[in-house]
Amino acid sequence: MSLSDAEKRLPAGRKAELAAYVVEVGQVTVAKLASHFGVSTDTVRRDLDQLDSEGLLIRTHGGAISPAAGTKPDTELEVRLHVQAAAKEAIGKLAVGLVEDGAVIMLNGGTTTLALARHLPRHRNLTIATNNLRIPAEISPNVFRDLYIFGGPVRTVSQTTTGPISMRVGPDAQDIEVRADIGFIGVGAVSAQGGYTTSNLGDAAMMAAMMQRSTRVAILADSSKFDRSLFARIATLEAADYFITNTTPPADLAAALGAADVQVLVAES
Amino acid sequence: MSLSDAEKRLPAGRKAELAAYVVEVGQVTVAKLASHFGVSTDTVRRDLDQLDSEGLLIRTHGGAISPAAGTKPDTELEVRLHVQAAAKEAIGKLAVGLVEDGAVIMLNGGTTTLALARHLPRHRNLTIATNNLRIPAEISPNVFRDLYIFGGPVRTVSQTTTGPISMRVGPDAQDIEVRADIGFIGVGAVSAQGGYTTSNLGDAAMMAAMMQRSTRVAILADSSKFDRSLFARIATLEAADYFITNTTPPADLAAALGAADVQVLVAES
DNA sequence: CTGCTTTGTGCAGGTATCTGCATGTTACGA
DNA sequence: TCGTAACATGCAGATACCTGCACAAAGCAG
Repeated sequence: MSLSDAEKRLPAGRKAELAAYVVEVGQVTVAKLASHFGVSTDTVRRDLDQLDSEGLLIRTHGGAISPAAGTKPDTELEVRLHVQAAAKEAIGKLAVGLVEDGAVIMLNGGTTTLALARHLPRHRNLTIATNNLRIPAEISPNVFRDLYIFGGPVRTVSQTTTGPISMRVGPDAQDIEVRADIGFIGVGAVSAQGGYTTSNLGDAAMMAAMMQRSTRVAILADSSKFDRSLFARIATLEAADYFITNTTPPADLAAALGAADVQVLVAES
Repeated sequence: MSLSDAEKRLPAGRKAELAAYVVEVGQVTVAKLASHFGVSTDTVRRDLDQLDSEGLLIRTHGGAISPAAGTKPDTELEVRLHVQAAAKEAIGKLAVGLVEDGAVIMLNGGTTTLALARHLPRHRNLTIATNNLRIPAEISPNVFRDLYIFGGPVRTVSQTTTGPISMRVGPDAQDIEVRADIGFIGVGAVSAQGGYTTSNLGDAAMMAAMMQRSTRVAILADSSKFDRSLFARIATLEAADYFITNTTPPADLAAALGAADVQVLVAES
């Protein structure tokens, strides 16, 4: 499988392929790379040193390993759990006050709604429906009577599904429309003109469907989401009943929310 | 399941895998690690000392334990991940050999199939469908082209859904029947008379549906599942094409599997 | 076109690391 | 208390590494 010796390769091109090869197989020896690319072990060593300094791989004795090797699946989601963590905690704590025992609630994906789910342990007999794949692992079984996941294609980075909102209860049952008493929607951005937006079209469709099927809608957004607009519009400001955040919104946004008859709840940090 | 002697391994790569292995199984002996990785006990000791100084595991007399031991409020699932962990690892490793790049695979819930998913990093362009809510968090995004979760009611203890097997791709789309090249089914028990059984009716229905929709079916069962019968029958022995386990089944079961034209694959421990 | 510089490559030497074995010491269990 | 197993240390062979140097090819100035 070694490359044709007649075919002359540029050093830079070889290095790029070399890096890709390492990432592909995870770990590889210098000798293997040397025979594979038809160069001496010394050249491979120098290439690896350079690629290591560029962070494209990790140099080790005997060869190199992929930078992803060994690192736990510390997903992008895990990282996002830690940004604005205090704000999300406060928002979640305030939001659970809207939930009564026995209620039916919908939660979309995202770290803010995950924080909300963690604040539910005092509740009982809830019926919960969500597209957030992390919630079943985080929530206590004592809290709910039933927990439903909306199936469909998975977005890995957010650990959510993007499928339609419907449920079938048996192998041959037909679709059943579902409704909730209250829907909690963590959005990507909020602005007076743009309304509620997020960066992914599938997520936006899921959120909009949840909002349509909820008697009351609470938007969750920390202060970093203010006065920004992202790719996909979920709904205009009027679609929500509550707007839960951690700091008082800027004047223009607050005025627009007030005009849209949205009740703004500010969580004290 | 000693590693292939032909495959040269890097010290750093071995150490990374070693640390992952310790975390996986919770506790392990030096001798076990030595035979598992095909190096001397001295080398294992040195690796463990180094990993201990890096805080990746805790060195003990005779072996090492996971640093996470005792720190987590172990869910029932987390506990089950550690029982027969080595056996499940071996089974998973053997099972992935049946999967080709680009294949469509179905995985049911359970810790054995989760172990299988962890052994997939070398594969590419897979299409994966599962009711196991843990898989999206555990699997590398590089492995698959598409990943689907079957929606429905959640069983908290197993972190699975029990919904029907179908997919809808748009808000108003109709159900789409899905099929897989191969289905991997981790069962609760196997016996010559009872066939494949499990303890939960919903799970059994899900498994049976997956088996019907898979061109080939592989049953995964460690030795603790032999010659037992549980509440709900999934299928008779004939329904499977492969039976993957960690020890040779007892004579009566082996005979029954042979008579049912099931190929038995035993993973070396 | 010629000559120079720069870059890449391979080779040779000495040095460092990895690994397994041997030896003596320590810790655990009966 | 004793015996076994695990540990620590030292050593030697093998492998991989680093440094310096020589040579070839490409690029550039004149």
